[in-house]
Amino acid sequence: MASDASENISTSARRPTLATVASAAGVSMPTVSKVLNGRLDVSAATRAKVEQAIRDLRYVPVAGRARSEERFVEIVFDDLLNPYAAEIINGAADAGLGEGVTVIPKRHTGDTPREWARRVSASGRDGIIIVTSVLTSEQIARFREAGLPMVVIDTVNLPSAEFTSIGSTNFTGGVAATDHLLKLGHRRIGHISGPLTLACSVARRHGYRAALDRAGIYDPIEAMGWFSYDTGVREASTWLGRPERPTAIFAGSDQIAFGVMEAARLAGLRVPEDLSVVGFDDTYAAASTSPPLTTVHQPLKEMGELAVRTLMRLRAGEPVASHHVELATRLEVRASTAPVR
Amino acid sequence: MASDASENISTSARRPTLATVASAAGVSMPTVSKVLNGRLDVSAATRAKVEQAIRDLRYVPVAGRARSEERFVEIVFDDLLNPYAAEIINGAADAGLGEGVTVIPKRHTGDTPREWARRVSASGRDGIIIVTSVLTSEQIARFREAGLPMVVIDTVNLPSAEFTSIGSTNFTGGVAATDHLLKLGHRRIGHISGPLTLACSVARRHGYRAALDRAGIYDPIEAMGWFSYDTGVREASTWLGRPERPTAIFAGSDQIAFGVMEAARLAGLRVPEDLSVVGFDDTYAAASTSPPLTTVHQPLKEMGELAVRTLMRLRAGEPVASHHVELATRLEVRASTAPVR
DNA sequence: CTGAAAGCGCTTACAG
DNA sequence: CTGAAAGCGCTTACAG
Repeated sequence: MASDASENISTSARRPTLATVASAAGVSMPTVSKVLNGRLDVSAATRAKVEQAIRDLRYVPVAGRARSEERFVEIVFDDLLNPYAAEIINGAADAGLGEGVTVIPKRHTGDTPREWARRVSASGRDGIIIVTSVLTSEQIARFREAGLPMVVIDTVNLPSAEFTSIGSTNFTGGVAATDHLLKLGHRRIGHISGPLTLACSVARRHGYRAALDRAGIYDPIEAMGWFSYDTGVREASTWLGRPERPTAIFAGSDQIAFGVMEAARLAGLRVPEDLSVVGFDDTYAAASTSPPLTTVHQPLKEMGELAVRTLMRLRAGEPVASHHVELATRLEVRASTAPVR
Repeated sequence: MASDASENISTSARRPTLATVASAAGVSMPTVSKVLNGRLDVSAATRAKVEQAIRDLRYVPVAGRARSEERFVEIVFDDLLNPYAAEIINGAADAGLGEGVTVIPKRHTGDTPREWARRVSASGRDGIIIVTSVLTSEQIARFREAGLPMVVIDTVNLPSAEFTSIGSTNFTGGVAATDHLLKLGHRRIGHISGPLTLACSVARRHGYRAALDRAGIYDPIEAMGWFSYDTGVREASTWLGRPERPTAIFAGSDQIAFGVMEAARLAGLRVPEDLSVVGFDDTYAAASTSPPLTTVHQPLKEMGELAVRTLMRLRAGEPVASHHVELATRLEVRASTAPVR
């Protein structure tokens, strides 16, 4: 057993190096290096000795080329549990696989702009993707100073020319959702937005208004709140108690739509027989509600993919066609909408 | 402008090194190194020159200590879009922040066991967390050979003494779900399991049976399928068409429970007035259904946290108390259950 | 504050 | 197959 000697070494304060492993295994440093890198010109017996020493010493290579060739991209969310996050991470990780880039999701930790830029840059990241975060112009300047390529995935704000961003077609999505309800014969269609401080809420609301206008309906029924279940329950409940209640509601997000469905249940109304409901997002849960939710699909996975590709292009100094790209939303028709009665 | 000289250099084939940056900025290598590492003993003017050169050359440090101190843990899922994944990643990333470890989520790519072990080990990871994957004993042997610390998060299989794993209390959860329904006065309680090839399904089913037994009910109503919405719709629909239908259903997962709620709607039954429904998992969507779902909470976030901490302990050569730990499930009572009528 | 010199951990030809 | 020698990219004292 080599355990006696190796324990001596492993209990010493310093972490083991290639040299430590080499001497423990009774071979030269180049030989250990070859084993580590999967080279084939090492005999089986030697390889076994080296692997044993690596295990005994718990050796982990530290700054070799093997590691250094790897590229890292950090992708920052305000909230990793947001149902968006999973889909965006999925797309980014997929694209990363193709581009040879390792994607690291992080939650924004509340550093100051300078700390943040310094930390990310000092950790040797090849770029950073920021998701729907409130990005100050100071922060952007800091990343620029640090020479750090950056792409913003923003489904919320208006695009800025200061940085490269990826969004989705909110206005068009609002039109599509409302047109769908109009085509089903609905005339009293309510809309519950998310916060109107967010450009995406404004765009969706104006999509709704544009569709109504074209149909000759000039009295929109509008409410507003957070992108939350509770907002949907509260605002829809107000409407559903009235005699002239809407026969359909277009919600500014899936979470709001789920709340609207609950308000219908509490009011003793059935979806879609008594009330049609449309959401916005098409996150994982939308297909599994009862009834399954008709909603505007946001291509979150594709946005994650595009962000990684664009970032690698920026990093390589290649030009990007536009500082902002919007991917198309698409209406996903399920069972929560039906012809008006 | 330094652009002329720097362009010459940046268009050369080799990536820039510290030396390139130093000569472009007209300073020594140690000075560039100091700037890179955020040292304070550099004048503002010099720092600016160096930062400019770094930007011009798109210099990225490659194998310095700054990077090499960072520890990486890979966390592997069969499917990153699984609603589990977001919660586990969240917990792992949190614990990583505390332990100074960077967590990298990956989808299992279908490498052979040897390729997989070699790739992960060659990329200098400090350990690997595997989530509910089908882990062959060969794979375990490969990781062990590579000296790679490993922890398995497994809510599905029986624990093995061959490796360190983290699970949750499935049997107890099944008992709690069923007891809750019994306390509400239900006697005809159906149970729809996931695949009985998975130990977790068996444990939940036996929890259900144990609770019924204790209540003196010896004719369980049981069905089985995938952990899917469609399974819930299909199996519940069969039961709900019968005169002696169950008044409550305990589903083996939230997805199945969502399907059960849909089956109730299709049969013209109300939840919870005509049918109580309990799920298992308590993933993000469970609180947002209509009505909100009573379900057995699995501590997925905590499992992710514990996995990272345990992994770092293994890596440091510290002993772990047990090769398997189960975290407690807990019944989350919402509005999908009510007293029997 | 700045940089010449020594050093660290690892890899790459290449001779045997 | 194996390893002495040279080299790479970066950092760390430390003298000025």
